[in-house]
Amino acid sequence: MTQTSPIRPATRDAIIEAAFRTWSADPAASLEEIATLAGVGRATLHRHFAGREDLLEQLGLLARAEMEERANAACIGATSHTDALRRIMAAMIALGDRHWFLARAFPPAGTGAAPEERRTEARFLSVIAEATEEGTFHPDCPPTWIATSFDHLIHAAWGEVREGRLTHSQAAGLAWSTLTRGLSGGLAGGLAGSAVRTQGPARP
Amino acid sequence: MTQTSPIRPATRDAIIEAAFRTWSADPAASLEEIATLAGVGRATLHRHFAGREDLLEQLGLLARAEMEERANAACIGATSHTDALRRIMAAMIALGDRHWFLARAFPPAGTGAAPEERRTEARFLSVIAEATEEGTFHPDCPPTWIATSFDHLIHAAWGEVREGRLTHSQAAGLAWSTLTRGLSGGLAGGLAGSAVRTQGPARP
DNA sequence: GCGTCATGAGACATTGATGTCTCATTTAAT
DNA sequence: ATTAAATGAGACATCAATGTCTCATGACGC
Repeated sequence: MTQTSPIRPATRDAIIEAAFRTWSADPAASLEEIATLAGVGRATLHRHFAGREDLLEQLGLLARAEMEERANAACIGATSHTDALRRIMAAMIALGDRHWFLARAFPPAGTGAAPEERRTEARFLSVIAEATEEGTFHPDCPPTWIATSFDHLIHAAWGEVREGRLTHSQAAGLAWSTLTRGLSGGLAGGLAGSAVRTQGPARP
Repeated sequence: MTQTSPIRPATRDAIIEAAFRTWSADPAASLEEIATLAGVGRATLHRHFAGREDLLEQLGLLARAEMEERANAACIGATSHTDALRRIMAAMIALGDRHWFLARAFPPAGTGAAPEERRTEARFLSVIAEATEEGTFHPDCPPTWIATSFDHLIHAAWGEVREGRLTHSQAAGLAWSTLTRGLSGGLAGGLAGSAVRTQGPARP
């Protein structure tokens, strides 16, 4: 296990950033590649982290902690649950590499998620339920679909920012409006018991 | 390179399916794992494919070919470009593992995409442009955002089907309505030159 | 049943990635 | 300037995954 007091914080941070960046693009990248990108020797990487598994694990912990902290900070001053969700989305887009790392590079968690993760998920779903009460999402829309769309639109937005096609605020705005407008209407597709086939919404 | 006439098609197909399934879940999975899931020996896998790289390459070709074929088949009978997009989306959700494999497990394509891929992308963007003319998407919405959202909502829908939370038609309906309703309105977030902050749409 | 081909199991060789360690140099604090 | 700690480079060991091959068995078509 990594020692609790980092040897040289700047070096350790460089490794962590390089690892997030490299592994979110290519989960199979070697430690050599990460060390190179961090501007350190591979032996140094091994001094800071007990090995590949340890680095992965630390990144997982850090990603979750950082995302939680940022989400909580984003909620400060929120005027409604809906506002909170909007702020969380923007905060998560800024942490897109962490988000993507967890989705793409982190070892599959297996069937038993950690209790902490389950708690976070439950809290998130309850915020969604509250936002639905506020009128943001249609009552027929499955909360799990809202949550899943939320996550995937964060990824989409982050990708646009990373590719330089959108600024962060543009991407955040688009992701948010896609989510809220997309999920505020009634449902097509048989979920409400009728298979009404829509041609697409009329232009406003 | 793999010989052009497969030795025993059923064996080869089993390997391919197992590879799509395994690699879309864990891109680092070993050939031994894939062979086991396919119910064949690893030596057999090597007889059908020249190696890991070859299997990856073949999967990439197959995924693209299959998706192209299904997309084209889905467009038959479409009554508008919008209808074509809706049908394509449903078809791609059914091929979610292929789609996800290309996004997640396939080696990064590097800077130079294949000409065929660029052609497909251009065609897709032109269908989006036509659907915008038909009133499906707001004219201010960047086509690249439409395309990106489209892709990510396919992933989202496929995930829900795979987890057993939604049926295919439910997921397809939700993904489609999320996309079209989400992208038909005017934009918030500074893209239209004003930073109007919306609280969220009123309940219909 | 027979013959041919495909296959599984196992053995072995190779390789890239990882882990471990030493030593000279660099860095940072006093 | 001095000292202690951190580091880079390089060497070496280990190992899982991959690639290659042989042989006995199984599958399939006639």
